[in-house]
Amino acid sequence: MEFRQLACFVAVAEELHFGRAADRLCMTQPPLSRQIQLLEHTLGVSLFDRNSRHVHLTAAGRRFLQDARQLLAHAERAAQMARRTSEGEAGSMSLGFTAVGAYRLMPALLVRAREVLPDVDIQLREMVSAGLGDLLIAGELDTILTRQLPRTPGLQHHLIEREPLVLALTPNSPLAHYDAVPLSALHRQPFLLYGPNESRYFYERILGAFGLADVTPQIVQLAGQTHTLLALVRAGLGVGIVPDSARELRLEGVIFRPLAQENMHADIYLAWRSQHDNPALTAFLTRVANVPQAAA
Amino acid sequence: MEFRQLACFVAVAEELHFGRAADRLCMTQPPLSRQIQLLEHTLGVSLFDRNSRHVHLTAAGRRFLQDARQLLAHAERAAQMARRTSEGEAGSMSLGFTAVGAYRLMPALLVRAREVLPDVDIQLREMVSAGLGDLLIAGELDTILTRQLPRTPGLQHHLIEREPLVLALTPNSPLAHYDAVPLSALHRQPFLLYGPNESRYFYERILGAFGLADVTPQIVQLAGQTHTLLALVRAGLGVGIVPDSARELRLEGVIFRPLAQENMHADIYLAWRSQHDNPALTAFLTRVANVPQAAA
DNA sequence: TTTCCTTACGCCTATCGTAAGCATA
DNA sequence: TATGCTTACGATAGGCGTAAGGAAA
Repeated sequence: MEFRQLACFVAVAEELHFGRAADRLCMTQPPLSRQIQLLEHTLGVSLFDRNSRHVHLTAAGRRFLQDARQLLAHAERAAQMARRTSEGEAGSMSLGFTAVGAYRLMPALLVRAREVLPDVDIQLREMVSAGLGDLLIAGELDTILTRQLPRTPGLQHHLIEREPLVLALTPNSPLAHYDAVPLSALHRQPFLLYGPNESRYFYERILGAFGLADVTPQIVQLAGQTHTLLALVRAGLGVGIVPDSARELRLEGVIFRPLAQENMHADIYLAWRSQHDNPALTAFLTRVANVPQAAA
Repeated sequence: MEFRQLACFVAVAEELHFGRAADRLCMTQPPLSRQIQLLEHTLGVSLFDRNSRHVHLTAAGRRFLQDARQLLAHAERAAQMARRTSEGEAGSMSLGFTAVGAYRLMPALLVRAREVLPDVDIQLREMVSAGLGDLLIAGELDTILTRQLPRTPGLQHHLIEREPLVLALTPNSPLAHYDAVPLSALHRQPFLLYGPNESRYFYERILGAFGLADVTPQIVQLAGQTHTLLALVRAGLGVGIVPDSARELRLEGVIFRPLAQENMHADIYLAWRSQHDNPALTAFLTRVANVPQAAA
């Protein structure tokens, strides 16, 4: 069975006239008759009752007409879908992110992807920072949103958001009177810090800033994740430095103040394998994440 | 795009090795490579990333593999369905019947058809006797269950059921004492008869029998359909002669007695056009209705 | 006699297989 | 150096078009 024969069959079935069908197919009647005969032979079935005066479909022909049309349409769709997939217009990709990235950045990317690449299916996967890098390197994720870039060759990254670090505190804290809090105001104050295992980036970033400023807060507790840390702030154990997106948690009893210090910010990167082979990812990088030169 | 190319593509995609795929397809590597290239060219897309060492699918190739498999499977199913349709194993047919035929015969036929021809869809249509014949002749019904054969050339029929005629009466009727009621017992008795328009067959059949037996009942009312007639019997207006299948109506307050008369029966025929072109009908006639020689 | 599907026949394109080319580990 | 995909080339098979055949109104 050949697609050509299906097209011939559909034309004859619609015209119910070999001559007109041949015209439509831009060929002469004899080879058209022959194609129909060949198709009937391979099927082992008569598709038309015909003589030199009348042509009409048999029951098998009526049934096969439906399938022939579907097959031709499906073939056309399949070809188009292959083309669109190769251009990244359709397909699927996976995006890993951490809890923090989830609040503002990931939803924004997703909304934009839906708009720009509606036929690209994005599988989301949330997990802790360390796991993200491993899955990316192993090829189980196409791209990740992370603060902590894996130190592995073969990865590319793009700074996608730089958000300020802010001080989280309770409304009745004396520090609440500052418009912008200087780090020095935290010297020997009860302070809540991210843990070095679960959130190494913030741990190092914040301790580094204190070191440069020669300020030593009184670290009363380590917390793995932002929502844990804010809960402890609200409980009155101390203040903490968190990324601005922590506001999205909308935790009552916790307020935020900018830091007076310059360069107090947290970065979020989009990272992917240089040698990925997913056109949907390329399209996502260039057209959704606005990465320049996101070639594989 | 050709089915051959789809088969080649699926083989290579499954083996990820041109040599083994060629073996599976019973051909040599070079023409297989060429077919894949042709397919890629018509699609305008690379389906494999390959060099002399490794072969693996591109994103477009993975996507197209699904479609290729579906297309091949659909083509196979379509061919098989065409064959089965031509043999009457699959397809559809329409069956017309009257209210009377509905109680016992039609359900029995339908149950048997489900068993013997599960993939034949039977469209049921219930209407009055006269309309059935017209629709059959017009080709809008494939076959009908009828007592009254249309007197039209080009139809074939088969006696499918011969049911006895029985007397319908109330339990307190004096005639209830008979095991089998002789027609003579109905002489000058109040009698309910089918109407000549709606039920000509019974009208003529019953009056004919009375004529032969030289019995003249007192006809108190004409009734078009069996359930109407039985309702009048229950109301005490008289007795009536109905086909045995009227028992299926299970009307309380009405009982039935056989008639002593020989040859008191009503026939039901299956009728169809001699020159129909529906293999499903042929299969139904021969394998469900047990019609001998039911050729078109 | 006309219409129109089918058969017959020659030409041409396309596929296959064999043989050689060439890149990679 | 061996494996394995690709290119080159000649033989064959299949499709198309022209021309003739044949059945139905």
